Amino acid sequence: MDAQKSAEGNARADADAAGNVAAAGAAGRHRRSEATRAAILEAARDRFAADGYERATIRAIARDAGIDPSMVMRYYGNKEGLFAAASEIDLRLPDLSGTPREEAGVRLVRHFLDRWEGDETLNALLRVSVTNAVGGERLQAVFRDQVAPVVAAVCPDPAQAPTRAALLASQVLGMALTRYVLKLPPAAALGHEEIVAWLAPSVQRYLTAEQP
Amino acid sequence: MDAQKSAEGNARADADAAGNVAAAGAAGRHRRSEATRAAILEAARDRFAADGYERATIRAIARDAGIDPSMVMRYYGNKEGLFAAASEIDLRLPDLSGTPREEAGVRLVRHFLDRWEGDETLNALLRVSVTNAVGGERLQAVFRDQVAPVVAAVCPDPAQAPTRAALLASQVLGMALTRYVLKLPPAAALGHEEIVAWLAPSVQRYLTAEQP
DNA sequence: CTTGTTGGTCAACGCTTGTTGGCAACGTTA
DNA sequence: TAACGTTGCCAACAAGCGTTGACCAACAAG
Repeated sequence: MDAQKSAEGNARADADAAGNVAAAGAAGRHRRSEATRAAILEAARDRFAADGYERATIRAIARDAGIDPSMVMRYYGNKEGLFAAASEIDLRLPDLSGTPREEAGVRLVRHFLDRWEGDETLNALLRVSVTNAVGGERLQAVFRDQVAPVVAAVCPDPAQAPTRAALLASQVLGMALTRYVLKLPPAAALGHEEIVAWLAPSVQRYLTAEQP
Repeated sequence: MDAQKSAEGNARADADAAGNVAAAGAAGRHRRSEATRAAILEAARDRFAADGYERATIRAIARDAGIDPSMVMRYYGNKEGLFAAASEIDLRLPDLSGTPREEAGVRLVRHFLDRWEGDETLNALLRVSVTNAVGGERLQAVFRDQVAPVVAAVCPDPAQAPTRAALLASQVLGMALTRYVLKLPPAAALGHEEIVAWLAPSVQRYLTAEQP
């Protein structure tokens, strides 16, 4: 019974994340709950991003969403299911195969900055990943499935893509950590283009330089 | 009463951290508890490093140390006091003023690597800092009080030291995050000297390059 | 031998957490 | 109108948490 309920919750959440907008009108049934589901997801992302996994309680998330905690359970099964639904991410990385190889660093750093500040999901995933195994695996999957392929297109030997993607991760996640999570004052004070100017050459080297 | 007890616990812990070895023999009283205190601190560091602040429970730490949870309270006042005692850190950064400026990057990256793998305290502080405010402030203080002064000695304009130290932090903490916390396979597989070869040029530039 | 201090255990407290099941209101369908 | 699935709230559960205070054994001081 538990598994069934949980599975149903996840399945619906997955459908939402996949951009299932038509479903509301397509099926002849009442789908009035879509707004509630979205409110829960948004509140969950904010809380996970601000507090991490353990301190982001279902009660607090429900309060933010303006509904009862039991609704969260009905829609997402359990806390892990909620996090799984709230942390689905598409980095929307640009295709770099059509642009000059030397611009890869600048474009990627700028893209990561924009992405990070326009979507609480990334912060949530980063904060949670540090203390929660499921989050860690998901973040790992992001770099394996989304970042590494893009890196493979610009680096000398595609076989080195995972390693170079990890080096990219170390610098990009490190800046996200110091700036958005730890909020070191000097890191938080930097402007976008300052960060790009400092970090891009490093990233560029991690992607395209010959093995040192 | 709480404050008094807590203060006492911290005071003793501080004395320990300052390397108070002579006290055991100097004072004529029995200081049989020093071993227990040390066992608690070691267990606490391991647990904080492995689980983060919330999931590292006092009960689990006490179990690891082989004593009763209430002992932790008596010696360190409360959980925050325990963490404060367990996360005191001296990076023991080398003095770079006597060495060639171009070696700063290599020496610092190598030093951070050695330090991180030889002491669970650093991992504990990093993991905790992501979800705990006190931890975050302490990590911030480390870079302000220990890293920035060393950076000031090698960078062109000492006024830029905080910013350059933050850039250094973004790369060094980023590597620690991907390698020791998230354990991205490609990052965990790198050898010491490989990491030095990749990261040192970046760090070197953050420290000594003209503003980009 | 008594007395006081120290190192330590034990059982319990109040609180918060994730999670569950019952029940009421509403809109749809027949 | 009657039946029904959906949406939602409420009250409660068991478990785990940090924390507390009473109590006990060992040992040094008088």
